[in-house]
Amino acid sequence: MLEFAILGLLHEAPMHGYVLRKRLHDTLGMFRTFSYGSLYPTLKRLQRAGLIVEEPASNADPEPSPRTVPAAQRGQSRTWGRKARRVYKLTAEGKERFAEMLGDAGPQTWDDEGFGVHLAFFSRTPADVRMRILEGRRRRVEERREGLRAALARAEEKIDRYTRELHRLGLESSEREVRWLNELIAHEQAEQRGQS
Amino acid sequence: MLEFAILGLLHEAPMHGYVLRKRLHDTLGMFRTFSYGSLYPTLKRLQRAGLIVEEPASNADPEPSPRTVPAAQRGQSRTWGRKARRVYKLTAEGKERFAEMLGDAGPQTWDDEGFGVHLAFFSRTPADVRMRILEGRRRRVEERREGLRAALARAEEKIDRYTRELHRLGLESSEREVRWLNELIAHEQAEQRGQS
DNA sequence: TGTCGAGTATATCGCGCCGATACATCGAGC
DNA sequence: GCTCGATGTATCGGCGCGATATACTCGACA
Repeated sequence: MLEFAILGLLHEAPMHGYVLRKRLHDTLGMFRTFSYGSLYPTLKRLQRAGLIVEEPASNADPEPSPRTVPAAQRGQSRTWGRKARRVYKLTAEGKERFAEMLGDAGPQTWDDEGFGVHLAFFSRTPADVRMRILEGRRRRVEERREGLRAALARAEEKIDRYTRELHRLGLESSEREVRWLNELIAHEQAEQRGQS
Repeated sequence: MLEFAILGLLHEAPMHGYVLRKRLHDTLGMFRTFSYGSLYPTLKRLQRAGLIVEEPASNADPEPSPRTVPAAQRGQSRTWGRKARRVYKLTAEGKERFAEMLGDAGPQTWDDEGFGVHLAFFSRTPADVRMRILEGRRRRVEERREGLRAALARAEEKIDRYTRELHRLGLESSEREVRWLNELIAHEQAEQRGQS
């Protein structure tokens, strides 16, 4: 999942870990937040796999405060102030890999961890795959909803008050999400009719 | 988290992994589901730590289909049909440990993974701790809500349609959870006033 | 009669991700 | 002059997951 997100974001522009994490944070809308403890190791893994490469220095960085560039004190480690940034960019293999992943509509794209991430890259996802993901997610949430309905129905009196409250919140939120999904699906269908 | 849940459930009665997982599944109301891949290793860990012990055989199991008990074909492995069950029960240390954990109200009790589990054992949680957890959770969800509000407010036009939808769903669900938490908190306060 | 699938039951492996922690620098406010 | 918060990268231990293997029972359907 993190791999997918990183590849997707690097598609826009080369970035270093810190910014990547920021962008992750606000595009994913708190549906999922990745920590540095996974980000940096993953970046290394992707580099080893040849999906991304570290950009060579690139002085003339307009980003940081435009003064005080104490001139690199070490060979190629581009530390112009702060600690050495590692800016990564996609390779051809990386782009290819992301394209492959965009075509996937398996179970991992429906569940809580994966769905939000995939939705964040939906405008680059093929329309038919979008549909399959949306429908898979709906099926999943409907199952959850039915499970909770059943739990609330049976032994209405018996269960612990707090557990019942938990179930209630879960049920409401499943119902809400199903409605939300239905709207999205309807919109997709309308768009497809419009384009055919 | 799994450790906490296991200890809590074993408080009711000795159980083996399979049942434990079932109980986990429906008391947690799909807020969190643990897989066997974590359950069995955790059980072993808890056993090594001396928090639980394996119950010795206990023939006269009334549970399984009451016929065809082919008489143990191996020393002490109680396989009376199905595969050998391992029934675990709490030790004194295990009970103590669970009591300690019930007193905790740290960050892990507020976040998505932990909150549901702790709520499931709320009736055994001291009232003041309950309050601190509920308030911590509220603070957490409010932050999330504000973050999403801000994201939706700025650049209303600029952001990707799907990302915006994601934010909208997240915002709605945070708002609803805050309301839900407020009700729970109000109820707690009323109860405390009633008992003082 | 046969077998086939679903439910019961335990176990292991690799690996993704997290929280804690460490280290290092810069700019702003006090 | 000092500390605090943001910027920035990195590692470690450990939790939990999905996939997979193994093995037995029972009812269904052919």
